[in-house]
Amino acid sequence: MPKRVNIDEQRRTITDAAITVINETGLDRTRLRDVARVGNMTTGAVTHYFDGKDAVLEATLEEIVRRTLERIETTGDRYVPGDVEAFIGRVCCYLPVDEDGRQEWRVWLAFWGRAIADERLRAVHRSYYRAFVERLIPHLQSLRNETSKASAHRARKCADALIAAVDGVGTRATLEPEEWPPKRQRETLTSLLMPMLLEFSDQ
Amino acid sequence: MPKRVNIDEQRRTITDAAITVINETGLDRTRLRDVARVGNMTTGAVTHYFDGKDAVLEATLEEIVRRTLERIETTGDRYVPGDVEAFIGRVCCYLPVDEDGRQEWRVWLAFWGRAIADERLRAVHRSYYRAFVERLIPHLQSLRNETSKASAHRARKCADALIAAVDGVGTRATLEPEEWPPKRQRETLTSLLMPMLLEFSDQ
Amino acid sequence: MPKRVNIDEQRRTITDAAITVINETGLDRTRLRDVARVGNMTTGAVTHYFDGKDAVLEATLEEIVRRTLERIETTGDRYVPGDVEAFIGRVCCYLPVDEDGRQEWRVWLAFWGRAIADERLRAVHRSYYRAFVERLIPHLQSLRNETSKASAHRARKCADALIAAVDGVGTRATLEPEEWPPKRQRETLTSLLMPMLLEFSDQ
Amino acid sequence: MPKRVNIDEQRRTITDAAITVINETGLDRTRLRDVARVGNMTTGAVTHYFDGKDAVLEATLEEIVRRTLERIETTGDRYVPGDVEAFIGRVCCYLPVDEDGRQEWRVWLAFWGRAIADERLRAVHRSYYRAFVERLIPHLQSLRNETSKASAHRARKCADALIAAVDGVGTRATLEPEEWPPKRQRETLTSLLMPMLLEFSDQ
DNA sequence: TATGAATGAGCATTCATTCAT
DNA sequence: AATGAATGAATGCTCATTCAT
Repeated sequence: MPKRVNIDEQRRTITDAAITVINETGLDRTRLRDVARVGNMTTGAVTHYFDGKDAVLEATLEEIVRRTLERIETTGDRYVPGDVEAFIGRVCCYLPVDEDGRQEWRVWLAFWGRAIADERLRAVHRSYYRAFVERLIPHLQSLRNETSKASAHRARKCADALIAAVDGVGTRATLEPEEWPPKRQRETLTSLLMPMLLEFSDQ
Repeated sequence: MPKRVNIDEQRRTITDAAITVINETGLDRTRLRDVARVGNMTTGAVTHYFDGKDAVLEATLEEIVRRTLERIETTGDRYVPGDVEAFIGRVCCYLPVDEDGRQEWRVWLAFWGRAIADERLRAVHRSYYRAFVERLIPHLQSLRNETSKASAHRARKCADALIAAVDGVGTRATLEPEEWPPKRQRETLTSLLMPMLLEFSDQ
Repeated sequence: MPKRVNIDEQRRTITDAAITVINETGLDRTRLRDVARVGNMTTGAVTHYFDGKDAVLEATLEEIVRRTLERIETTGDRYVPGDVEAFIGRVCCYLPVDEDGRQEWRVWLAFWGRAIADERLRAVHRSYYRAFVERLIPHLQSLRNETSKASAHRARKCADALIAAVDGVGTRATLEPEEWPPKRQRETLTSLLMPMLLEFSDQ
Repeated sequence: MPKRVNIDEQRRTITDAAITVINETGLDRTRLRDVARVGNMTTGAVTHYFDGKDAVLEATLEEIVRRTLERIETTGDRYVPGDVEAFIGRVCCYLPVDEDGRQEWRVWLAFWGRAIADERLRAVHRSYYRAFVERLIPHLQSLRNETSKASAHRARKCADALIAAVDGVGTRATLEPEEWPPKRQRETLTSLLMPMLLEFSDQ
C-alpha cells in the first residue's frame, strides 16, 4: 500500500513555505525552488500539488486571506454598545503590531502590486474585502445596539471607512517599520476612528 | 561635435515610458525592452542613461513621487480657517479619481510590494512620506488659523492620520476600480476625515 | 526516482568539452553555449553543474593540471643514477610533442594570460607548480642516488630550473608549431638541461 | 588651418594606454572605452586612428615587442669573449625584475593566450622571436670570439635555448610575483644558462 | 507519489561599432 | 579631427516547467 498523504496538508505546507519566502526575499525574487526547499520538498513535488507557480501564488494569497479573516473569528464576541474604545482596541489587532501581523502585511502588500495586472489575484482581493465587510457589519451594528437589516447599509459604509483606515495605517507601518511601533499605529488609527465611530454609535 | 542631448530629459523620457509599461503590464512583467520601445529607444540607449534595470525602476518611483508632490504644490493656497469641507475636497485630488491618478496609484502600489525587500526603494518611500507630511502641516495649521511652531506637533499627527486615510481609500479603489468610482471614494474619505478634522479645527 | 547521474562524471564531461572548445577557438572566444554543445548538453545543464562560466573555466584549468600531473605518475619509476640522457628523455614527454600535449599546451597558455588578472586562476597555477616541483624532487634525487632530506633543497632549485626550461621550450613550440617539430623541441631542451643536469648529477 | 596632430604620436598614446589597461585588468576585460579614457580620448578618437579593437590590440602587441627589442639595443655592446657571467647578467634584464619589466611580461603573457587562436597575433610573435634570435646571434658569437657566418648556426641554436630559458623563468615569475623576487629569477636563470654557455664559449 | 536532471525560452547586460554633428 | 549618443548583436544567466525513472 502506497504511503497516503493528506493533499490539503501538503498544499498548506507549500503555501506556508511560500509566505515565509515572500516575507524574507520579496515576491519578485521568490523562486519555486526556494519555496520547495523551505517546505522540505523538491520542485517536482510542488508542481505535483499545484499547476504551476501562478497557482501556488494564488493559493498563498488565499492563505493570507484565511489567516486574516481568522483574526476576526477569534475576536468574534459582541461588543458593549457604545464602547467605542474597546471596539477600536479590537480593530488594532489587524495592524502589523506583532511578528505574525508584520509578516502577513509584508506578504499582503507584495500581492497588492501584483494583483493590479492579474485578474485572478484581484478576484481574491475582492472576495476578501467582501468577506471582511460582511463580518464587520454585525460588530458595528452591535456598537449601535442594532440588528435590523435596514441598518446594515449605514454599517457597511462605516466598515468601508474602517477598512481604509486600517489599510492606510498598516501600509505605512509596513513600509516604515522602525518609525511605526505598535503604539504609534494604534494612536493614529484611534485618531482616525474615534471621532467617526463616536458619531456613528451616537446617532 | 555630436548632437547634444539633454540628459535629464532623456532620463525623464525613460521613466515616463516605464510608468506607462508598469501601469499596463504590471511591475513584475515589465521588461526593459518594452520600456525602451515605448520611449522610442533601444535597450542600449536605456542602459546608457541608467546603470541598469534597478536604477531605472528607482528613478521611476522617484518620478511618481515627484508627480504626487507636485499636486500639493498646485493646491498650495491657504484655506479658510475652519472650512473643513473645502479642505477635504482638496485632499480628494490625491485619490485615484481621474485617469492620471489611477495610473499613478497603480504604479505606486506596484512599488509598495517591491519596496518591502528593497532598501533603496524603501528609502524613496520614506522620503516621500516625510515630504508629504511636511507640506501638509502648514495647510492643517491654516485650518486652525495657527502658525506657531508649537502647534506643528499636533498637525503632524493629524497629517499622519490623513495620509493613512488617503492611502487606505486609494488602495481599495485601485484594487477594485469598478466598485469604487470617484463618488464612493470621496464619500468614504469624507466619512473618515470629516469627524476628525472638525474636532481638530475646533479645539 | 529519476535517473541518477554521476555528478563528477558530468562535470568532467563539461571540462573536457571546454578544453576542446578552448583548444579550437581560443579562450576569449569560448562561449558556454559551445561548451554545452560539444558536451552534448544545454547551457542550462552546464549551469546546473557549475555556478557559472568562471566556475567552469576554473575547473577546466584544474583538469588541465590533473592531466599534466598524471604524466608524472605514469613515468614514476626511479632512474638509473647518473643516466641524465634517459632522464631528459622522460622530461621531454611534458613538451607539446604529441597531439594531446599540443592541445594541453594551447589551453595551458590561454589560461596564463587570464590568470594574471584572476586570483582564483593564479592560485590554481601556484598549486600546480608546487605539486610539480614536489614530484620532481625524488626523481632528481634518484639521479644523484640521494634520498636524504638535506639534498632536497638542491634538488628543488634544480626542479625550478628544469620547469622553466620546459615551459620556455613548450611556449615557443606552442606559438610556432610549424617551426618547432618534436625533434627541435627535444634538442633545444636537451641543450639546456644536459649541461646543467650533468653538473647536478656529478657533484 | 586645422590643428595638425602627429598621427603616430596619437597611435602611440593609444597603445600605451592599452598596455596600462591590460596590465591592470587583464586582456579579456580590456574595453576600448577604458583604453580611450586612460589615453585621455573618446572611443570615437580611438576608432579614428585604428580600424577597430583588433587593430588596437595588434598594435599594442607590436609596441610590447618594440619595447623588448629596445632593451637589446641598449645593451648592444660586444662582450668580453668568455665572460659568461657578465653575459648572463645582461640577459637577466629581460626578466620581470623591475616594474617596467613586470608590466611588459604581464601584457606579453596575456597576448600569448590570445595568439593561439589569432593568426595575426601569432605572426607578430613569430617575427619577434626571429628578430630576437638574430640580434642575439652576434652577441653569442662575440662570446666565442667568432664572427664567421659559419658559426651562426651553432649560435642560433644557443639563442633558441637561451630564449626558452628566459621565457620559462619570466613566465613563472609573472604568475607568482611574490614568490619570485629578482634574486630568485637570476639564480634560476643562471643555473640554467651558466653550464650551457660555459660549454658553448669554451669549445 | 516523488525525484531531480534536463530543458530552453526569456531576460538583462555588455560593448564594439557607427555616424550625425 | 573629434565627439559621444545611439545601436543592436552577442552572451551569460535565471528559472519555471517537463519527464524519465
